[in-house]
Amino acid sequence: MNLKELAKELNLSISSVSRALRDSKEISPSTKKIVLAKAKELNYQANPFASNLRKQKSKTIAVVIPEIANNFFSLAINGAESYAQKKGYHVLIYQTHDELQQEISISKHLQNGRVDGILISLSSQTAATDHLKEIKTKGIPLVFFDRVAENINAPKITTNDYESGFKATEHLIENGCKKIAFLSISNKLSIANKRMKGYLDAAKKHGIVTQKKHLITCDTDKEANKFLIRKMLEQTDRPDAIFACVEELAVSSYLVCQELQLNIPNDIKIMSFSNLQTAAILNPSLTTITQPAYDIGREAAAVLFQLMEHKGSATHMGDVVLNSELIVRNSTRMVPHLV
Amino acid sequence: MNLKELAKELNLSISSVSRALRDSKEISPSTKKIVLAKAKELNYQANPFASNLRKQKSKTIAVVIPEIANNFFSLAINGAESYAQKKGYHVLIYQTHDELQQEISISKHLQNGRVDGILISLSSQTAATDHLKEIKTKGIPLVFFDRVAENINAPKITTNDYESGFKATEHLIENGCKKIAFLSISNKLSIANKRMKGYLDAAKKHGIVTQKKHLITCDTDKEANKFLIRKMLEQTDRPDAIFACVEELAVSSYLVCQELQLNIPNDIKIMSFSNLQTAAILNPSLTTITQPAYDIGREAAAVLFQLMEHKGSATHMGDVVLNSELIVRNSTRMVPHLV
DNA sequence: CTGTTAGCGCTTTCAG
DNA sequence: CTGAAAGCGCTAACAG
Repeated sequence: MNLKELAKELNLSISSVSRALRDSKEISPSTKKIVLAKAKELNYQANPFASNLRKQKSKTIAVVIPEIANNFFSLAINGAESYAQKKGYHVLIYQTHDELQQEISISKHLQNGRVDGILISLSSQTAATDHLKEIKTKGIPLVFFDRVAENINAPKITTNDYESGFKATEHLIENGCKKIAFLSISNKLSIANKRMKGYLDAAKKHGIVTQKKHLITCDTDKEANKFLIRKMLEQTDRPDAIFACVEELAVSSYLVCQELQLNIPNDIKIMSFSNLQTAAILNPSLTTITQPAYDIGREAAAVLFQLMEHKGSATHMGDVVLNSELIVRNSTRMVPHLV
Repeated sequence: MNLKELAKELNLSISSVSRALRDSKEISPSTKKIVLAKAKELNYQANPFASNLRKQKSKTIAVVIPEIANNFFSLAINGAESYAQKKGYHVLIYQTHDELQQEISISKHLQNGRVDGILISLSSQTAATDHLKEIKTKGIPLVFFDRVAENINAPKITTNDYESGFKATEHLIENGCKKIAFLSISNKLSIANKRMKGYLDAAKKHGIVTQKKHLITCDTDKEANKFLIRKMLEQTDRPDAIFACVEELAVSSYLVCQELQLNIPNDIKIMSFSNLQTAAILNPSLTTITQPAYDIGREAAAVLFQLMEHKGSATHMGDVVLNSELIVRNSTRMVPHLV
């Protein structure tokens, strides 16, 4: 069932039918009604590729993320998808699995007009960003969220990573911690570096000396990470707290602590950036910094749509920084307060 | 940059260039090499819509799920996306938010050829399935996973829900539970009903009388669910165990138990279908039935690709049933054993 | 208000 | 082995 057949059924020209369906004001209300009725009756659906081809628009955006099975990213996609769906847009998902090569390959494949815009959160390996510049050069609207490329002039939706890292570290210090280890996911990602900077500055402010050996840069191999964490915890002057840059590293830390029969939070405290509200609920001793993941995804989509609508105009879209929450829990109460 | 310009650069006809790029055997190796080189040099990328239009294929699949920010579904999508990406396919994501109307609307929108195949897990409201039959009628390959429509003749990828429900209930009984409540998500979904059947049969086998008031059908409103659970737990003969059909209901149960100051697992045990391995790790007293979510997604994609490849052939694709794991944890050890 | 027509960029007969 | 040409289904400029 295509326009031609539909037009024949209606004894109208193809273009009139097309216009009627697109609710053009050049068409009389009466014929519009007839056309719409017939279209519904025959269950007509426009071929999206024909119209995409003709209009050079796809009503589709891509979301490129390291991993979908991750509480932060799945919440962010939820926000972005919900927003896009409301706008009548389609959402393509691509996972890089934290591999730069995948990210590059996906970036290349998205340059052919398949999507009208791209939402991206970088892989932890990403240092060079030529593939992202290419996208910008091609004029495809691009918005970063969370794991952003600082050297690229595109909107970035992030949370207050430095401040959160600072406050979280202070929280640990105020609770008596003197030797706080920091687990990073990458020395390339700005979020990781900002969080670490916050940690370092808070330590310095409180006259605490941070030791090199308590500063670990992990990667995506969970076993390797656990090995590094275990090695650190087995030393004689082990840290009295671990501050994990991302949830997954907190989990690895928990596992190692269990293995080593360390009591949490008596022997050692664990603080983490985490969206794992469920786990936090199940284990009230878990204090977390929780990012507004859904809002980040939603906001990123909103900014992307602005960009797509104003494409060509010189308007510079501003960056957006949302606030994380430091959620302090204990067995009896839960005290959320803004960082 | 399109074929026409590329052809001009090469002093070749459009069709020859097209053929060369598609590695047709009608083209001499030498010209192929030249064409490929030039294409790479000029960074040529075929317009996907033009070729989709021409070939009536999109190299795209849709994944329709209730909610992306859900441990089970995000893992399943991971499996499906990874498989599709390896096959060079694109993945569109649609969330129904457990609303039938959304599911219907999405189903309609997917009938226009935008995708070559659909992977779907039903909303908890879905009873009537005309919208899904329509998809089948249109000849679009369709595969169900987890939340399947039993009355539709399409491949279904599920886990052994009845057996898991049975074994899990037996496990509770063997651990001394005598009044086990069951929380369902829907009386429409076959997974929920099968799990409940397993629960009922296990109770019967062990001579345990299941009370109506301990059998709650919840919905998607978390607060309403908590209200129902609280009401049940406040009664004098409260259950000594809760068997939650899905993770989210287990979380709600935990929260209510916390409010009521009930000790888990001494006052009451909680058993749940859950993929929240992290939570389980953090709280070792949590015993779960864990579905192989990644594998389900992957397998669903694999079956869908078979269907798409053999489209038109009469081959009937079989259903696949994977096994869940009953993971019993306590503070010192973790004993996984197959259900 | 409606119809005719020229493509969007690609693939694929059909001719050479 | 290569080229010319038709057309996938739609939209939009142009003509009435």
